[in-house]
Amino acid sequence: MKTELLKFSNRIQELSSITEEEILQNQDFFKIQTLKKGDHFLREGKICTNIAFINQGTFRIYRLKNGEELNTCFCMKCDVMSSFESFVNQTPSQDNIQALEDAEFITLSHSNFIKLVASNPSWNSLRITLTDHECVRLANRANTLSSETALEKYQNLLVNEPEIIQRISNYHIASYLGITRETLSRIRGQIK
Amino acid sequence: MKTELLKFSNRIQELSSITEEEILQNQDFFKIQTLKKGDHFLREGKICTNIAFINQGTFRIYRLKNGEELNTCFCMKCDVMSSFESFVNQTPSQDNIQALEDAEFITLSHSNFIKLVASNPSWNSLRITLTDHECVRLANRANTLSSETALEKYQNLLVNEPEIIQRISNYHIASYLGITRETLSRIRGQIK
DNA sequence: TTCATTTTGTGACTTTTATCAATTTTTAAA
DNA sequence: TTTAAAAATTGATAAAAGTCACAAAATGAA
Repeated sequence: MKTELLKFSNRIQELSSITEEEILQNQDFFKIQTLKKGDHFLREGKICTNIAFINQGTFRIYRLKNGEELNTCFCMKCDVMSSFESFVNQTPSQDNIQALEDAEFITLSHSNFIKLVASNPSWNSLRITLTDHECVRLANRANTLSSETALEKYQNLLVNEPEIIQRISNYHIASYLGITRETLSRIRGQIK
Repeated sequence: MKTELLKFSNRIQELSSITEEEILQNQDFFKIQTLKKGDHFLREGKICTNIAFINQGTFRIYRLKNGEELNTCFCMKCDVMSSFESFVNQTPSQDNIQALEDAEFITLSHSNFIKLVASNPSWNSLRITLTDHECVRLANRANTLSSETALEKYQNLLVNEPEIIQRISNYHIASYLGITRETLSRIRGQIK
């Protein structure tokens, strides 16, 4: 348990001024969890009661539209993962979150998260930093989706999120880019 | 000055537990400003040093891509407006912000904003609420842009942001939806 | 009101991307 | 290693949206 906690505390320390000691002091708040490839961390309609700090593995966040799965985000090693709106407001989520590889992560419940944020300025500032990052990520995503061609979107992904290209199948990348798998395949052929 | 401050304090009170007294106590932090239609609140390359609380008027936030103006957001009466990333990180902005009508708004500088957030839990919670709202707005925008047809995007705008349809010209709405003006015009014809 | 500017609308045509239907390649489980 | 399932590729065709050119309508300043 301690090694896993310390692993994730490295990441926390990059994002905030929270110390290893502060994490170990609140050890009971954190749970280490694992999921097998294909398992779900969250299903739509459920409230996202936990936020996860990923030690190992990748996830996709997707929602259904007309029976089709649309990927909206990929989360991997070192990312902090939740269904944002559902976690923050504790309302039912429209997101599904599924492990694409066997995964290990630390969870923190919403109520314990609130306690830490309220009692500890470092956790308050982490809470703010995480949300700021999410805003910037989403603004970039919206700009990409609103104005770029399929080719541009893929080329930008290559430059800006190469880990996604490396670890995620094109099958899942296509819907993340808002294009079909066939179009993505043709674009990839055209690039080489 | 006082009436304008109280006008904007109504909105602040909807979003947070900040009281009228707290605002009047920090009166020196706030400035009332006006802009004429067509004037810019922010130009790209500049740091967004102020956040604005809009009492009157509408604005568009846009960026240039290949010489073309792309609208990313419209702000109106009661909205809290900034170039998010630039304001938060005090880095040069890619956004331009222009008044589409004569406007009146209250500004708060970044340094004073930081002071208020650090010294007052209500301002801290307002800061968090504003950012949470921005995340939700951007997530919706990204989902719309990634998966909807031009018709669906316009119909959703009608339902979800009717104030935009009412107050903003189709000229500016088109690029906000990531479609051409001609396509928007044809869609509108087809709906009636 | 008049006149110039901006915005909206329309038609003809082009380009991009989606769709449908195979087929091949890759992956992973038995 | 074999084999079934999943993912990627390819071609033919259709649909959606973009582009270009111009006309009509609306707006706003003189």
